[in-house]
Amino acid sequence: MNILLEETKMSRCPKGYILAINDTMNVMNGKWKLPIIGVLLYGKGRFKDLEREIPKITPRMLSKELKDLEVNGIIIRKVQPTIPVTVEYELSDSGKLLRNVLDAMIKWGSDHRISMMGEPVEVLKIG
Amino acid sequence: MNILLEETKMSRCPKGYILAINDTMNVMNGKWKLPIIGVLLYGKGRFKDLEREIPKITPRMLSKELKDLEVNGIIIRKVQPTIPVTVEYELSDSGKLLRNVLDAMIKWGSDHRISMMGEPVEVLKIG
DNA sequence: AATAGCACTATACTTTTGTATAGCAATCTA
DNA sequence: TAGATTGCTATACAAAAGTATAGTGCTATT
Repeated sequence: MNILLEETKMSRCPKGYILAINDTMNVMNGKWKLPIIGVLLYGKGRFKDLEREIPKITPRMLSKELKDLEVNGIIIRKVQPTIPVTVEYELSDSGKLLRNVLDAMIKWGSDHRISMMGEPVEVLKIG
Repeated sequence: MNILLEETKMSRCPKGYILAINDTMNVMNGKWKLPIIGVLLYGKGRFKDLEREIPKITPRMLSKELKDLEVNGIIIRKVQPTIPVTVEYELSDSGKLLRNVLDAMIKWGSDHRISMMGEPVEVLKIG
């Protein structure tokens, strides 16, 4: 699902912006990427940890999405030379900065909810 | 493609946050929503305008996505009593505020691109 | 009268994305 | 020695998302 923003004739909009938005969207899209990033925002975790913390994800999807996130520089895969080997996944610096995007989404989503329902959503803070 | 963040056991993360992120993601997801919002950020437009400004979109998809965006309070559909009737689409106040989310994405996407430079570029599948 | 623009809708189809289920090789625990 | 745990991969399938192509009812222009 690649976004074709770059093909719209928004000549007034810098191309780099469209590129950047597409990059960001692609990093977060799919059903499982945000749950994975969300868990890793609270600290590194192993394959089975993630499998346990993300209900209903299958190993196939977890494996696939982790690979994707790694290739895109969002997470780092560290094989520990324990016996047996253990594999730790953690967010890269870029990955951690995704929190800024999530914060903007939290803000917009909450405001939008208020503007649609007149009902304020609980306002608490992440760690 | 509903995001199952709410089902992860991130007890430390306020439920309202997850709700808000899901709302935001759902508003932007799909191949054509951002192109449509992007065009409308530059001013209101009619059906055929959008069709022309967003290359390759089919009337079916445009119609479907416009309905979706309207239902979700992102755009407003105004039927003008001209002869024949003309239909204008424009962003709601909430819709306009999506720019804040896009700005965060532009920032992150640009920074990420910079931080990835020098790495083997099988990186992002776009661009 | 023919043609064209507008704002869509209908039907059938293909592609992409996600699920279900099973299994592997290595190691540790009882 | 049997069973469990870890970190995955393989195959087949279903569901969701998007595409292709055509057509509708209206009006305005030539």
